[in-house]
Parts: sequence; C-alpha cells; structure tokens
Amino acid sequence: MIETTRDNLIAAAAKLLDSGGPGAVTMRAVGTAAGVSHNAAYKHFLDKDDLLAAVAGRELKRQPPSASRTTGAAPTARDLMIGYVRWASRYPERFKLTFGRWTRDNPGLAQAAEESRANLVAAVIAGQMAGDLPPGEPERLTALLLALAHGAADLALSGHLASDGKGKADPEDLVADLFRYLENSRPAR
Amino acid sequence: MIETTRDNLIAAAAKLLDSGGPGAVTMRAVGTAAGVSHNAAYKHFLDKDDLLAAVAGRELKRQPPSASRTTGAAPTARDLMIGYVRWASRYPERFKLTFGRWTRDNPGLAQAAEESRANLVAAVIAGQMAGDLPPGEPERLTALLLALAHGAADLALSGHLASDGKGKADPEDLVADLFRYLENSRPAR
DNA sequence: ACCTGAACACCGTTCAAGT
DNA sequence: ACCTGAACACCGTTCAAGT
Repeated sequence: MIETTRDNLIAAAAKLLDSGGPGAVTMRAVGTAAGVSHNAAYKHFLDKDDLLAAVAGRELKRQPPSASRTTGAAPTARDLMIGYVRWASRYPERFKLTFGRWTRDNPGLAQAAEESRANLVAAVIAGQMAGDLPPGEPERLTALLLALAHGAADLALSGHLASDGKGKADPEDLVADLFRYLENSRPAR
Repeated sequence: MIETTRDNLIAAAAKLLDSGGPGAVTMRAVGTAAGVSHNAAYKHFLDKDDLLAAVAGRELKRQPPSASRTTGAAPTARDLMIGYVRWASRYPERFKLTFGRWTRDNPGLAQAAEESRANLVAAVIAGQMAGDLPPGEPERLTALLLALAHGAADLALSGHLASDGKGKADPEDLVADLFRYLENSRPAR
C-alpha cells in the first residue's frame, strides 16, 4: 500500500487533531507535517471541512475491528458498546469530530456511518435471538444503545458525568447498567 | 433589572451563536451587535472562551424552568428529560456549547451545572419513592438518564440517529423507551 | 472603570505560475 | 495532475490613549 500525499495529509490532520483539537488543525500545519506547502491540500480536498470529514471517515472505518479480539467470534452488542466508549475515551478529539457534525452533507461519510451502524444492528438482532436482549424493532433498540453509549462518552469528556461522590459512574459502568436493566426487562421464562 | 453592557454582550453572543454556530461569534460582531467597539468585551471577559462560558452559564440557569408548566407540581424525572431533549432540538448551538466542553475549568459554570444536575437527582429520588423507577444509587441512575437523553439529542443533531426507515426513533421516543424498560425492570409486586 | 482606534500575528482561501 | 509563493480578507488579542 503506497503512501500518497492525500494519505499523508489525512494522517497529519489526525495527529494534529489529537494533540490540540480542531483549532490545531491548520492548513499550514497540516501541509508542513505532510511535507508539502500550506495550500497543497486544496488539490485533494475542497476545504478544511472536507479534510476533517476525510479524517472522520477514516476513523469510522477503523473503529469496529478493535473489538474483534475474542478468538474470532462475532462481537456482541455489549462488546461493540464497550469498544465505542473506550475508543471515545482514548481518542476524544476523533470521537467529537466523527460524531459531532455532518454525515448528512458529506457523501462518503454518511455511507461509512451507515455501515458502522449496520454492524451494531446485526449484533442486536443476534442478541435478541439469543434471548440476551428484549424483543422489538432492532433498529429502535440499536438507537437506544447507541444513544446511551454516545451520551455517556460525551458527558464524561466534558466533565458533566463525574459527581466524584459515592455514585460515581464512568461510561463503561453505565453501559453495563443499561444491559442489566434490559436483561431484567425480559418476560420471565 | 438594568441592562448592563455585560448583559448586552452575552445576549448578542447568544444570538450570534444561534444564527451561525461558534464560528459566527466573533468579538467584532458581538461588539457591534451590543453597540460597543470590537474589543470592549475584553473589559468584561478574559477572552472569547470566557464570553462563551458566560453564555453557557446563562443557558444552564434558564433551561429547567421550562418544564414547570404543569400546575406548579414538581416536574418528574421524565418531564425533565423530555424538556432536555426538546431544548436541545430547539437551540442546538446552545446545547452543543453548554455540554460540549469545560465545566471543569470555568468557575461559575461548574456550579451552575451541578445545580441543574441536583434538580434531576431529586426528581429521580422522588420517582424511586413513588415506585416509578427501580431502586439503587440515585446518582448513578441519574447519570444513566442524563447519558441517554444527551446522547439521543446529540446524535439526532448530527444526523446519526435517523435511519429514516421503519425503526425511526427521535430523542423523545428513546427517552420513553428507556423509562418503559426501567418500569418493567422493577421486581414484580 | 469603561471604552476606542491602531496594530500584530495568524488563518482560510484564491490566484497566477511553474513542472 | 500536482505543487508553490504571493496576496487578500478576516479574526483574536494587545496596547497606548482617551473620558
């Protein structure tokens, strides 16, 4: 796999994003880090937003595989949600960028997001068939899981979750809580 | 209540934020809208971030009362959550600003956020005593409710929630779903 | 104490060339 | 097709004054 200038620009932008947020991703710094001039990026991307969208798209394709470490078995919905909040915690800026805007306007991004979500829907259906999750429209249950994981991760990053008291809860705890409530909500067998 | 220049600056910043996001809140535009020069704001706020924090703080104090329209009765946790997602939908930029950063660094903001959260904790405790919510550490259950409402609102705004298909779910639906699961999760009476 | 005008460094973007 | 250097408009912030 050859390293094109385009790839270098995206990688440089991702690194700058990690180190200082979107404000640190300047076209000049990206160009310098990629070894080109400060406006070479305009030959590969429409503008700065388009470059950031490419970073988000790359991230969207990378995120899922991280959870597939358990002997090749298909990850459960719970695995995927835990992976989601851990990824958000480890790469907060990529997380905020990827789920913070667009998807509706950008062409390739919407498709990448849809594929990622389809993976989760499949895991939810498998969980329902195994009796680990309550019945009902899978898309809707998927939205519930995603919303909780996303909200927990986002609030934790902005400091609105930690009460630092006895009821302290991190995102992984909240994901576990939700699955426990969902299990207890099944009709008694 | 007299209108100070400081109040005018905050109000102008909030209006600009609504119309075009944080990028539209320039010190020059804020000054012009408030009838002062482009750097008068520096006599009232440390910098642009400090001004935006003041906007977030004002919003944090305003948000709760919107749910207290039901004959003066204390709002339930469900009322507060529905109010939260509706507020996010109506003022997306204020929502993203208020829960998108800091709280940890800014002095007054952390306190305002803590007060807002305390209201919800009280409503959760009341719900538990009434048997509408499952038992357990109230702070932890509060975090679960907040995480779901926040995530649903945020994903809806960025377009990651709408599958536009049969399983379409808006934030209010997801809040209702969660409360239903929590009710069904109670030990059978 | 509060406000103003000029100035500085920086950034996104465009343009006319170069290979 | 891809890249470069110069240039433009704009923004956050600072500073020396003014009242």
